[in-house]
Amino acid sequence: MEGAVEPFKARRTYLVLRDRIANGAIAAGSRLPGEPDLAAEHSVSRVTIRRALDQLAQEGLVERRPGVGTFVLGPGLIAPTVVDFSDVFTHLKEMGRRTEVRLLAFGYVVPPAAIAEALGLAPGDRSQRAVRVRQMAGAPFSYLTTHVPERVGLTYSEAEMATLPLLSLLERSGVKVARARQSIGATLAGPEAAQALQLEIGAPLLSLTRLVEDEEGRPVEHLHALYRPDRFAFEMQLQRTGADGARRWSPLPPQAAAHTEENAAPRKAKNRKAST
Amino acid sequence: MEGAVEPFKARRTYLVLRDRIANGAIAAGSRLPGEPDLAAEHSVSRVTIRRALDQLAQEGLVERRPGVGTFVLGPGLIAPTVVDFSDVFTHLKEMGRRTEVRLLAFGYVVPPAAIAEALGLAPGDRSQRAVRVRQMAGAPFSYLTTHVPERVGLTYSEAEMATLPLLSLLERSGVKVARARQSIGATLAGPEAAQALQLEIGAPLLSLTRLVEDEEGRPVEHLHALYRPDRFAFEMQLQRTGADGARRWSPLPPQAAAHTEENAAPRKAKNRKAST
DNA sequence: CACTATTTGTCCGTATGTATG
DNA sequence: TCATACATACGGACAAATAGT
Repeated sequence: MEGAVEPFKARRTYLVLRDRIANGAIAAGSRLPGEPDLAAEHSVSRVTIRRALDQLAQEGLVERRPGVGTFVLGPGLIAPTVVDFSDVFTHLKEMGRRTEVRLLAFGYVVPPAAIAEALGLAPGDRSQRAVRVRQMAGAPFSYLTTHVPERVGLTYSEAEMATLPLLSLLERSGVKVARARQSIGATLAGPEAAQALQLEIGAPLLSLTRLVEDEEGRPVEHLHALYRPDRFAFEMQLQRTGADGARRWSPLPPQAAAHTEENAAPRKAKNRKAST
Repeated sequence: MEGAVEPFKARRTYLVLRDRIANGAIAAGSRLPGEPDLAAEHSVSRVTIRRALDQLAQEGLVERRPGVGTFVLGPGLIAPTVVDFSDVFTHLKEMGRRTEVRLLAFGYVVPPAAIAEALGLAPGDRSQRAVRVRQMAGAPFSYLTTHVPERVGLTYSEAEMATLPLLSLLERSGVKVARARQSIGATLAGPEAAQALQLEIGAPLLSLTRLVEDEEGRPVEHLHALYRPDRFAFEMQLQRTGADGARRWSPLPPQAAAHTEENAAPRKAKNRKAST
């Protein structure tokens, strides 16, 4: 009548430690407390702590030296690709050049109600649906689902979809892209996204929903994107403009997309601007 | 020698259904297939399907009517508080007025290495650390951890911290807030954040890290924020500016923070601008 | 007003994974 | 490593609620 088992403790402990390492709360290079201490701190048995540490070691976040201790190797792989909100189009073109795309699905379907409404389609109208995965050096980081009204989608081919950024295709087709409205949130990975992004189900993901309109306010593209937060993040720089009365901040063109494969620590603005 | 038990099936199934509802793939108001059908579809026993549906029902996403079926109530509650990136300061003041704050922790500490470096502190220097929870109508939606260099932090009191936005306090203390650099990502809830935000451990969270600097480029505030994605999202409106050569997009002042408690469907730009 | 088919709700026994000491 | 306690998942059986005939 004693052992009240509470499952998921190994996973829970793993998540906490992983987060502390990612945040830098546990400095890179430092030695973790001993297993008994960690066990006490997290109210967990030593076996459970070991499972958590094993998982961290397997992912290369810590190194276990028998008889010595467990050492943090660093937030290491956390090298988010930067996104520049003040120059989205240029950014997208760069992305197109520096990353590879895999086209997972392509076809014309009757979209779910919410998307149909967003695109301004009548019930039963079809849209072109494409599912793509973007990867960089073979490592996938985004899972993209796009819906385009059928009349617009028919102006380019499936093969082009697999290589060129969608915005470029739309422009080439004569669509005057004018506005976009987007919302950023977070979710857990479902089975499809998890497989495509090489993650476990239940892993955290950044989610982006964007609705693009042309000059006349007609929706031309609905995008639902899921990003691996360890490989992609949204970064932006804000600057106070105007006098005290206005108190406005406006985004500043930050440095271009940088793929620092080593450190996410705020680097002192290199201001490497590539566009006009 | 038969039942190869695969754990976490209930959670997996729950995630799939939850995602389909959120995406609108299962229309709001519609009736789900019967439990045996769902069980077959997901290769899961009926008991497991029930657990998944129970969880959905508990979160108010579906309604279970005995003898009739299970009905989707809709993506319903996904009513994110809007954030306006082009006028952050005004937005923050509004937040201060419309939301309540709980101060969970307050004190002077030696910050973790990463934060110390970001703030430009020498090793051993202390900072003022505050942990706050923002809630709206009693429902918590953000978990904020701020670090301020000691010299700056001493210019206001703990009581003021519990009521006023930090940026206001800094300004009042004579700090010329000029720039900020922020990064948006996603994580899973650890024990502290989970408790504060009334979530289960492992729930998905939006994360924001912001470093605020004054006119001379000295860091004055380091913010680490965690948001419940079902109650808070970042929204922004982008507009194409300039001719084809430049191809620049710039954020547009969108409508002020709206707490639409019903629908997240893109409403046709009301353009209710409050500031200059 | 029964009668029936369908659906959710409850319970059991068993096999296996998870956490503990 | 091992024995023990608990949790998860399974298949099956039966009860209760509902809607239609």
